[in-house]
Amino acid sequence: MQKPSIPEGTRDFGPEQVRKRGYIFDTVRDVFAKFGFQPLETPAMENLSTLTGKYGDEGDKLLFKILNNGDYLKDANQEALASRDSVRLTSSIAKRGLRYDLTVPFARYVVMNRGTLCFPFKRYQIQPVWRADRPQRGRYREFYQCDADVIGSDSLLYEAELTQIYDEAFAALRLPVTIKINNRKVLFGIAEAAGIADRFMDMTVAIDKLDKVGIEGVRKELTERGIDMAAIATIETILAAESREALRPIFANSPTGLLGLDELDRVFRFLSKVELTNEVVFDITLARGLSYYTGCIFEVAAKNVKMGSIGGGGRYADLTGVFGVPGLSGVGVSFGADRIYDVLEELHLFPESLLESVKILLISFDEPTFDYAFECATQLRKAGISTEIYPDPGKLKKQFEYAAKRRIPFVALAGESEMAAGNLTVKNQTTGEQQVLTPVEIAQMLQ
RNA sequence: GAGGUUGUAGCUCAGUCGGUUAGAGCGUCGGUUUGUGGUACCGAAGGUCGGGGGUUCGAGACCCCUCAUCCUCCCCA
Repeated sequence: MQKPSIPEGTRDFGPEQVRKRGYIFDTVRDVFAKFGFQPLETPAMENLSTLTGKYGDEGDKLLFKILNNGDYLKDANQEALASRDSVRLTSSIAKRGLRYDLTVPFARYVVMNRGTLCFPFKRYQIQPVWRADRPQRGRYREFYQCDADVIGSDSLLYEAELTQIYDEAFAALRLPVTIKINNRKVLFGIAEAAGIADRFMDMTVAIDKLDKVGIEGVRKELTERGIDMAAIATIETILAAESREALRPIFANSPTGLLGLDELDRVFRFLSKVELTNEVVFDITLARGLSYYTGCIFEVAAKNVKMGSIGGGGRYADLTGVFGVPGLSGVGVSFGADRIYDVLEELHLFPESLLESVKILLISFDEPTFDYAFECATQLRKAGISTEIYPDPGKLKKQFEYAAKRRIPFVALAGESEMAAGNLTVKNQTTGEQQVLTPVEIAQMLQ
């Protein structure tokens, strides 16, 4: 006998967890649908060529590859095999891999179906993704993403809509959050103002860590990345800017930076017209790692909880370009369902009703009343009431304990007298109150 | 990929300086006499001490290897 186990970084979801996760997915899905996004599902596995090179060198390492079937060594790159070059060998023994995110498969889908799709195309997708990362708190090797993207329009209307989606979804989950917005063009403006436009990526990676390592840490990071003192001083001044207006003079010689500010102003103008439940702020330190973002970027942080971001997204000017279709601009957001779960759990924000599985348990005493209970259960179920019968008549203690453990709110006793009269004794497990009713009356009461 | 942590009953964990038959709480099962649960009392089952090797008269404890786990960094949701 072997001890069973599941792979590192994966999880089973028990009944209660599935219900709670479903609550998150349903809530998010409803909001997506309300804004006109359409559902899409893509395969768990993609051709490796679709995935590689889209997430940087680090990303390629984190891809799960699927070994070819059959005699895969026969077709292996013999040279790479002989020289033990794993990286080069991979492509010859694995032609498929597990999806790493939902955005790249979406781009692939759009390219393959560009002839039949109606643009702008708004889709949402709720599916698991896999990453061969080292698991740790809030990070798993299999986790779900809930993405909404619109492709084929560069209207800033969508940035505003996606912000509203975040706001509405978290409001529906009753989870207070801060929605942070920035623009990559503004970040580029900083680089230009500091005279280090060529070091844009290094700069953003460093700035992104501000809330985590503080201004000292950012200074250290920038220094380590070889950025000179004068540039660092300029960057620090800009990061301390009070408002977008204050940035305009600083960006006087950066058309890109000014354009970024214009875009943000437009988005906030849209948002000023709607009532928002959550705080939406411009955060110049927000950078986000993914290199393909080109315009507005978003990130959501839960208030009152120590947890990484629970959502993020942004605009990418040309996502389908790598698949041969340039010029399609897209913008999207993602909800980190697993982290949202942990936060809701920590703050006790899941509705009580999710714990309730079955409405009523039927209890009997002997074979004849067991049969009677079976008939009653059928009637209750016909009326749409979720009903269970305890499988062994007799011992009431056991049967009541079962109801308590399963958190079944009502118990109905099918005894000899009840059977004779065609009714049941119903007990409310919370109040202890009992009454004698017919199955039809019970169904009405529980409806 | 780098560094660290922890593996003892179904779960959470004790286990002294290496010393006899391996401990608790919770949970599970049975009972406290026959139509009423969450409480109380009584009792029972349940362990190859992650696995392998070594040191020793003797190893759950010490050493080596290995597997798993969780955490930190990198990166990310």
